[in-house]
Amino acid sequence: MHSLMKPGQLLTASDRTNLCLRALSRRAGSTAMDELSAIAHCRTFKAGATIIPAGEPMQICGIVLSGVVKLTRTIADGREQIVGLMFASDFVGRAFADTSPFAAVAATDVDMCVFDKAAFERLLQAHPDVEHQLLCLTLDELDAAREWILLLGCKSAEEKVASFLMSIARRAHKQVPQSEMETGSPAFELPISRSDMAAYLGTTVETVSRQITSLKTANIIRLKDLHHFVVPDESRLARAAGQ
Amino acid sequence: MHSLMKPGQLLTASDRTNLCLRALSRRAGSTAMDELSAIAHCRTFKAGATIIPAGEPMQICGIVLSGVVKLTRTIADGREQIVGLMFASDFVGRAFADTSPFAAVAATDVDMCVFDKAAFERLLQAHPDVEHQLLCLTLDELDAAREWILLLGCKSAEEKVASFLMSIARRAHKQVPQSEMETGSPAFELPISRSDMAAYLGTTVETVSRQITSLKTANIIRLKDLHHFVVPDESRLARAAGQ
DNA sequence: CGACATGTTGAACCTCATCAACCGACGTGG
DNA sequence: CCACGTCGGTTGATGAGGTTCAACATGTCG
Repeated sequence: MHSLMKPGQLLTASDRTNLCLRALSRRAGSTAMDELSAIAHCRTFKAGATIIPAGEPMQICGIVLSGVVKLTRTIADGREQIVGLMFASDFVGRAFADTSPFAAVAATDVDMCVFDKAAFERLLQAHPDVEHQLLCLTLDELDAAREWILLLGCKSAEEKVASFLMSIARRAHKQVPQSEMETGSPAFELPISRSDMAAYLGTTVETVSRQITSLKTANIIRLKDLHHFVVPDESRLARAAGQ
Repeated sequence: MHSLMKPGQLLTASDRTNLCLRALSRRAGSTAMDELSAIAHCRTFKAGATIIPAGEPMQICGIVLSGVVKLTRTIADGREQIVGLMFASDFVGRAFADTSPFAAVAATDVDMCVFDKAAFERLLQAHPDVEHQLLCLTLDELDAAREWILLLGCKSAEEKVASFLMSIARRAHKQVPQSEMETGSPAFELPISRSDMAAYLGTTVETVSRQITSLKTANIIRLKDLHHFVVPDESRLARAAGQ
C-alpha cells in the first residue's frame, strides 16, 4: 500500500502525511485513517509565521511534517519564553479548548498536515481509538514538559545546553540512524537559532554562545558550521548534561 | 441522590469520593460511574510516604481526596525538584506506561481514592467517555506544566514566590469562596513546607523566606502564622507576580 | 557596497546560592 | 521538670554564576 522506507531515501510529502496520520490512527480501523485523510490538507508556513495565535479562538490543529514549531508566550517586559518545541510527526494544537494559552509559531519553514479543529474534534468523538492515541501522545508530552521543568528548575547553564543538545541528538538519531555512521560519531543539525535556544532554556543568547564554545574547547562537541554538530563521545556530553 | 454541598459544611469521605469520581465520569453513563466505584478504594498516606516510586512498575493510580501530593525527581547531586503538585480532585498516576519517570510522594497526610492501574486501564478501554475526561484532565495539566515552565524560565525570585502564592490563593478561593468573606480579604492556608515550595520554584529555602518577608514588609501579604496567609490587595500581588 | 541579522567575545554589575548563626517549637529522656 | 537534640524557619555575610551592555565578527541580501 505504502512504499517501505529505504535508508537515505527521501520521502514525498504524501508519504510523510500518511506516516503522520498513522501515528494518530495506529490501532484504529482503516476507516478512521481514511476520515483523517479526508479532513486533512497540507499547508506550509514561512519561518516566523504564527500558526496558532495565543488567546484567540483556534480554528486549526495539525501534525508537523517538516521544520520546527515553537510554542511561546511573551510576557509583560517583552521577553519570550518557549514552552515547547514540536518536530516532524508531533501534534500541534489544543483540542477541546476554545483558545490556546500559548502561541504556535514556525521556528523554521514548516510543512504541516492541518485539520479543521471542529472537524477533528468530531472525528475524535466518533473514533475512540484515535482519541486514545491522542491521549497517549498528550501523556508523553506531559512527561516531556515535566522533564523540562526539572531542567529549568535545577540545572546550570552548561547542563542546560548539554541537555538540549543531547535531546536533539537523540531525536535525530532516531529518525536517521545513518547520520552517525558516516563519521563514526553522532552528527546532527540544530535547526533553530541561538536566540530560540536561549528562549527555550530560560537564559540568554550570550550564555548559550559561551557554553557552546566551552563545550567545543573541551572537545565534547565539534561544529561543522553554526548549525551542524558532531558528538565524538556521547557519554561525556551526558556527563556535562548532569547524569 | 447525593446531598448538595452547603457553605461551610464538611464533607464525608464518601461524599468526596463521589465528587471526585464524577470528575472522571462527568458525561459518561451511570454504569461507568458505578464501575469506577467498584474498583476504587480509599487509602491514606502519611506525610512523606511514597505513593508511586519512580522507575518501578506502577500498580496504582488515583484521585486525591485531601492533602497534597508532590511529583518529584531527585537528581544526581541529591537535589530534589518538584515538577507537579496535586490537590484534592487531581488525578495522580500515569496510565498506559509501565513505569513513572517521577515519584509521587505525600507532601502532607493524604487521603486518596485509589484504583488498581490495570483495572483502571481496562475501564478506560470500555468507556471512551471516561477516557475522554481523562484526556481533558491531561490537557489541562499540560497547560499548567507549560505555565510553570514559563515561570521557571523567565521570572525572578520575587515573581516566582508571588506567582505561587497567587495560584494557591486562586485554588483556595475556588473551593471555599467563603474564606475571603470572613475578613474582606482573600485568606488561605499554604499546606506545604518552605522547602517544598523552594523545590517547586527551583530555588532555595533561604530565598523563599526572604521573598516572603519582603512581600510582608511591603504589605502585599500578611501572615497569621507560618502557613496562613492573607492578601489585602490581590492586584498588588498580581503585579509582584509579573502581570 | 552598505545595511541588517545572527553569532561571538569582553567587562561590569547584580541576583541569588551558599555557608553559617540564630530562633522558637516540639518531643524525648534523664 | 528541665536539659538536650532536632526540625522548620529566618536572617546575615560572602562569592560565584549569569545577565546586561557594548563592541566586534561573519554572513546575507538588497
